[in-house]
Amino acid sequence: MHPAPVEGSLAQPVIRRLNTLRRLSDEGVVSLERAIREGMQHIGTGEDLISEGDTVSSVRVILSGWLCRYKTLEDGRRQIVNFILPGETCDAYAYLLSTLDHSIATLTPVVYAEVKRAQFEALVARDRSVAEAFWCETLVNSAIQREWAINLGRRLALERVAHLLCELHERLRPVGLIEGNSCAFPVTQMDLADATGLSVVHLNRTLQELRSAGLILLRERTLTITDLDALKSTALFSPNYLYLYRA
Amino acid sequence: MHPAPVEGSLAQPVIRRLNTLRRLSDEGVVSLERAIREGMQHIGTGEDLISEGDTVSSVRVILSGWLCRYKTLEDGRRQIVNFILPGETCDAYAYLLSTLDHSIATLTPVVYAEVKRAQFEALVARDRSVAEAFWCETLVNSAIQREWAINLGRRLALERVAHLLCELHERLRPVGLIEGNSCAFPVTQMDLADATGLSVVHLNRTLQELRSAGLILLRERTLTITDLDALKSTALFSPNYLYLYRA
DNA sequence: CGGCTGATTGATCCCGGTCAAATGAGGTGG
DNA sequence: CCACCTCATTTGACCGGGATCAATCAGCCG
Repeated sequence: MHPAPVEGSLAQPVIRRLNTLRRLSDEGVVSLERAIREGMQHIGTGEDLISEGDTVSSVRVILSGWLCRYKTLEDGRRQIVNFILPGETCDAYAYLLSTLDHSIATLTPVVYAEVKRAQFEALVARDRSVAEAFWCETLVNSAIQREWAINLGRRLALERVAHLLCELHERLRPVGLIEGNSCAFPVTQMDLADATGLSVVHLNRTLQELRSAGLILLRERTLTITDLDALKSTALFSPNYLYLYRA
Repeated sequence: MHPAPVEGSLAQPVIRRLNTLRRLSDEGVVSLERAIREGMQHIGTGEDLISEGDTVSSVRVILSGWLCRYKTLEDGRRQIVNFILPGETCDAYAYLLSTLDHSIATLTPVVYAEVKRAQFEALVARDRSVAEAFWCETLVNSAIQREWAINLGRRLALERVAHLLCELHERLRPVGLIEGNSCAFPVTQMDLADATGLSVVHLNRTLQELRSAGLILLRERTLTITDLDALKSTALFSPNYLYLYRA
């Protein structure tokens, strides 16, 4: 499931992700790889990497594993507001606001690199392409967040779930986590329900509808999209907000 | 309604807004004021300031008037994903992604300052406090976007509308647009419906419920919050995500 | 084998959508 | 000044998507 890659390749998803957003300079790649190598950390499933209100004093980039950003209401209702996938950055520049307004939890065991604020600032001061790549990461995150607002506000359950699956598929592809049209999908139906604003029961029925329409296969933590075009069109999916196809 | 302030004070909302997020240096304020004075523009009601897909080559800060960010689905469903209020910045650093993934429309006549990319980059290169203030603006925008996801995904209609009103109230206060507990509120019920993911009909009924519960008055484009505490508690509102109360 | 978590199914209910029409408030031109 | 148009708000009647409640079932682990 999660074979341990050789040390040198661990930074790959991050480099690929940032390179998709902004072409990195060679020196930038080198210093990034060093920072990642020096900051490696592990954390298990179902733990908070950061909790709402915590002070942010470092930047974390995800090398492997899945996480989610979420907030809970006083009465327990939970909304997942985004997923965080390998190669993505949790909180670039978030220290500028001192504290975090939401929590980040792991959905799987996670390997990440923690870069202390001072070290991160030195990194981005030294290489403009790295600084801009991280800013693009932040800006794209905003764009994704906006798209989620549409998803939650204006799409029906079927469209909503289809849209989420399309988005995750697209986000996993540039970091090489799609094989054929399948990918590891370590998300419970409860998580999917909290991400789409649906109840678990209705989410389950919606998945069955997607399955019986021949659009997806989903079992044993593996998602296969059997008809991507059809899935995209039932989702009213348009990938431009992910900014994955730049010159 | 919109008295023309003397020239010198027009930049005030922007300065106050940015100062709330990050203490600006005196020199920063001066150069910011000059850039604003030189880039003044006007635009009427109901127009797109920028449309989805447009190339972004400047930064716009809003001096007066209201706007909204929105996206539409192919079949016409529209979701407003955020409002933009006086003092706020439309698209700081957005040129890093080249194009915009959503549209921004005016809800009133708007006075804004357009700062060309090169000029903006010079501005933020010269003064770190200005650069960071604009980054904070961007990060807070993300935080607001996340809170909207919760609003749309997990709050009931009554809570949802109450929450939006609380948020707008809090955002208008630091720029001095709340008098007593009232403010200009130039938003149609259709706009509110599109912002809360409700139908116009149900939004109307929800407003009536808030009115008859004695929480708000809303007529002739003026909103008065008659019981702010009650409104906040029916909304399950907690303002930390707005980052308005920093040391 | 019992206990736990996650997936699934069935039955029922209700929040909020849809449809349709009426009312009201400007705005405009004759 | 009034007829007329348009756009926003409001109301009523009905419907349906998705929530809720309650079991059942399937793995997995100790």
